[in-house]
Amino acid sequence: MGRGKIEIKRIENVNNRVVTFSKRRNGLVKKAKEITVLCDAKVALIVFGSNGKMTDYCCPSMDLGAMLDQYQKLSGKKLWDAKHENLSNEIDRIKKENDSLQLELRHLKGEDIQSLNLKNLMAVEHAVEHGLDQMEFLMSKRRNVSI
Amino acid sequence: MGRGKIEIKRIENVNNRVVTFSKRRNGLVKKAKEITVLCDAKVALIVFGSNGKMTDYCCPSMDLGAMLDQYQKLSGKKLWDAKHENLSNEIDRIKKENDSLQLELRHLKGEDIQSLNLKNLMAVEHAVEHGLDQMEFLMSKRRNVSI
DNA sequence: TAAACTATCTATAAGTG
DNA sequence: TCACTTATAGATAGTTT
Repeated sequence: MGRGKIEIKRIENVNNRVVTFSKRRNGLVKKAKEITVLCDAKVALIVFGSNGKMTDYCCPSMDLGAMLDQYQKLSGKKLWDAKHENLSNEIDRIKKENDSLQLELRHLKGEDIQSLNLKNLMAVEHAVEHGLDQMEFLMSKRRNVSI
Repeated sequence: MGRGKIEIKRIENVNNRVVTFSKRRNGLVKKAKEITVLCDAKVALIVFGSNGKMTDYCCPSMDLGAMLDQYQKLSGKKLWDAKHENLSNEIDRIKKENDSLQLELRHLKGEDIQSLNLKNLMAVEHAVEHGLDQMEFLMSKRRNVSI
């Protein structure tokens, strides 16, 4: 679209490439805005130039986050859902660990022990008795020091 | 660009709007591809028509996820980072709860009790003694049943 | 309903200051 | 390097099949 036809392949001359990028990027954003208005479309556009600079456009009727949520739903592709899933799984894992710690704690305090069989009950009892010994020992040691 | 000039405002005739959408969407994607090749640019484009259908284009050199990571870095806008932060915070919270449960558990077992002051030590001892009573009671009850 | 056509408009490649 | 110009390629609005 200009004084001469060009092939669609990388423009080797850096200057031309940068100039063309700037022009075409503006054109692209303009087109994106136009289709948004003309056709009631939702458009999100992100462009990075080889200089690293970014340009973006998002239709006013929907923010980029919402667009991407929709994108994930319609395309089935995961963007952040995968990352979220990992974190959620970790939360589940820790919560379970937490629950089992809480239960063990209750057992040591003599709560909810009806569900324990004899073997487990004796193990808990043993742990507690051992703990008690440690406490008695520590307290007697402290008494001796303070005398 | 056509038989007549048009104003850039919503096309009221549904049929024209849909046809124009289809044409311009194709044009937009074509332009996106062209600038990608010509200028070494990275482009991501998502378009939703009013019919709900989606079209997307992403340059071959970078996937959409990477583009969006970069977008977040350069723009400072949060897309999923905010959600991640919430989940991460919850993980931290649960982990701390977990740690304190673990510590309490060790205390009840007579471990790490040097750090306890007398008051806390006695509280732990009391809890354990009470627990032990419960266990003894349960075991004697079970013995009576089995006789 | 949709695909092709084509006259016209728009974008832009190359040129200029 | 920039902004501006201009000739031309490309996009597309309205029409036809």
